[in-house]
Amino acid sequence: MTGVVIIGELAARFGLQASALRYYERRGLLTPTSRVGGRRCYDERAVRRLAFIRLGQAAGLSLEEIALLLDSGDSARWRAAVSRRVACIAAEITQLELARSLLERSLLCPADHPLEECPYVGAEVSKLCLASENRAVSRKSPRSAGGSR
Amino acid sequence: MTGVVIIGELAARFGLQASALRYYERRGLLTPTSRVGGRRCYDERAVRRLAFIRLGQAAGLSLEEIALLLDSGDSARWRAAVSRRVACIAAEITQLELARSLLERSLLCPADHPLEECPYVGAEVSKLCLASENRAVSRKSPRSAGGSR
DNA sequence: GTACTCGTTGAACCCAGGTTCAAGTCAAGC
DNA sequence: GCTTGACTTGAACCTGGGTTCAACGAGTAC
Repeated sequence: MTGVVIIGELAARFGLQASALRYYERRGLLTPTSRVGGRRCYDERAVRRLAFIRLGQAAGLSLEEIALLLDSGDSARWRAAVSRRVACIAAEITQLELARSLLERSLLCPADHPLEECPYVGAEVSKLCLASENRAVSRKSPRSAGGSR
Repeated sequence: MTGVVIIGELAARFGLQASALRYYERRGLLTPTSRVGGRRCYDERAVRRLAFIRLGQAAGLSLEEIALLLDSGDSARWRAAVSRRVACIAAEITQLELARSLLERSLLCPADHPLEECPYVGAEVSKLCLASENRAVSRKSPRSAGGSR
């Protein structure tokens, strides 16, 4: 059996520094099971808890949200947090795919200077500028969004 | 014609605070075209530059990398940065999809406590724990990774 | 018994991308 | 001439997720 483990070893197992585990403890996520001569000892349950924390981090949850999943008896609360994150992930993926296509096109363009010479990037920049002008116009006269020119 | 624009207006157009533009200036990304009575004025070229900065940020580039794209005559250098980012985006998307499936499954599970009661989450946690034990073992005896038990 | 490694603590520091603050300046409207 | 609102500056502060530091303690190897 694996038994009980000390801070440096547990940290190393998960590719962390011991200081990170102390930080989790400060944040209330991972309390040592016991102390031996003042040193933190962690049992198997604590190891699983840490694995769960790492899983949550990999899923993009904040330590605060992970704490909610770990300790809140309030299922509705963590479910809300997780649902938010799922929605957020969908948006992030869309955004990343857009970003990737922009970056790949700028790589394909033989120009030295993407802003001034790449037509695709230039077009996207122009789009953004136009949108910004509309914001400027509607800021000055909230009704009747007729453009200048 | 849109003409020249002052800091607060330019910031508002792009949904930023004026302080953000001053920050970009400190970082060498966006210098005002001129000053009138000490105040920063930006012309159309500067506006396009800002639009490009926002585009770069949306693509997940750091301000430092964006500066490279804006001003480096060294095409190889910015291409390297952009390629790194493209590779990174692919990895991020994969990771996000994994995360999404984990989170969705934990939502489907009727349990109050994901770590202890959701079988799918429990299985992932066990996987991670096993992997961590192997790291622990190979740390103690670099050769011959025979597990305990 | 002492050298060495790993642990302990609280406090301070790191990064990016800004924001906030205090004190002062400038132009317009009344 | 005075108020008002948007601007100017440098310096300090913020968030999240930790790391680093100094000074000290505990257990083991020789």
